[in-house]
Amino acid sequence: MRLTAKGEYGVRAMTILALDFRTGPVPLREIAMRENISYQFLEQIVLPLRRAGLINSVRGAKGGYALARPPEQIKVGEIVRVLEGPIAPVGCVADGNEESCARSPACLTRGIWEKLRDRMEQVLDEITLADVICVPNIKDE
Amino acid sequence: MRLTAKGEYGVRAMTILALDFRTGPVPLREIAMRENISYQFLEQIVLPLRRAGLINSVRGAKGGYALARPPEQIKVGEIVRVLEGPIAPVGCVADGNEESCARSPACLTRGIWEKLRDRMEQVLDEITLADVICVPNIKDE
DNA sequence: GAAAATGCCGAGCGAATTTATCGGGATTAA
DNA sequence: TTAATCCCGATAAATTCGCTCGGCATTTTC
Repeated sequence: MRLTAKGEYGVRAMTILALDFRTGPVPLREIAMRENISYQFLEQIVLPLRRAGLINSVRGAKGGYALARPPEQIKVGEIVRVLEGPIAPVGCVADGNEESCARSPACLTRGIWEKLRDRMEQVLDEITLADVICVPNIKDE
Repeated sequence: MRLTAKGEYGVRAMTILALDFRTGPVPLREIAMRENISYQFLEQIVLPLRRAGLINSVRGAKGGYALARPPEQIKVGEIVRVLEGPIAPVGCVADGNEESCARSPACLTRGIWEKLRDRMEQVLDEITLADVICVPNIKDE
């Protein structure tokens, strides 16, 4: 039930971009330094985020990356979905449910995973990058 | 953010044992057939469940496995923890937090993962095997 | 116009993890 | 005694993960 490093690093990188949202594009090298992440690995993470329209890039010297929308309008769930695929504890209840199993009509356990999936999505979609950089202690409930 | 097959199969196997709770021990071969799971793989799954005290075994002919406690007293969360380790989206907020990172005091993202972890545990610990076999349509909220 | 700083991107790769399979032993009912 | 079952360590195949490499494209700076 773990995120991969890709998802974790991605959220951390996006948090940096949220912090520096007003100060122009941030070069990847700098994010890698500040978050202690391999630069080349970070390249791979940032690519799908850009393609998904969550960030914009500026090429050339003085270039870098910046959030495509203000931090209040980017949910953590969006970032995670781009980097990890649909949020779901088992494949058969994933969003684009290609692999819906033949068992599903009679499957007693399906309900568990649907419920868990819904709660996971709920949490990740109610937290925006603004929440992450703003209120460090959002205590549960 | 997926369970491994081990966790998924384990919950399914335990569901079978819950259904047959009153009819004596169920042999592994039968569970494997009914759930279409590799018998030898299932052996590996059932071993830790027994060691954790969730099920009991009866050896020899007419033997098999049975829940160690009635279905109402076994939470899905317990099964998942035995087979998948602590329920947590990232290692640094896992229960036995060996790998607490040096970043943690200043870590802006930690709150996200703690909140997500708590919700995940909440869901899985509020569903018992009795719920799973009894009310097929527990609709969320 | 050259050089430096950046982003863009496909390919590959070693290690770990996952998902089994194998081969045998121990125990018990029929 | 035989068949059914659990017990269990070892290993193998497949997949995923977490990078690394190498090179090209674009833009600013000197």
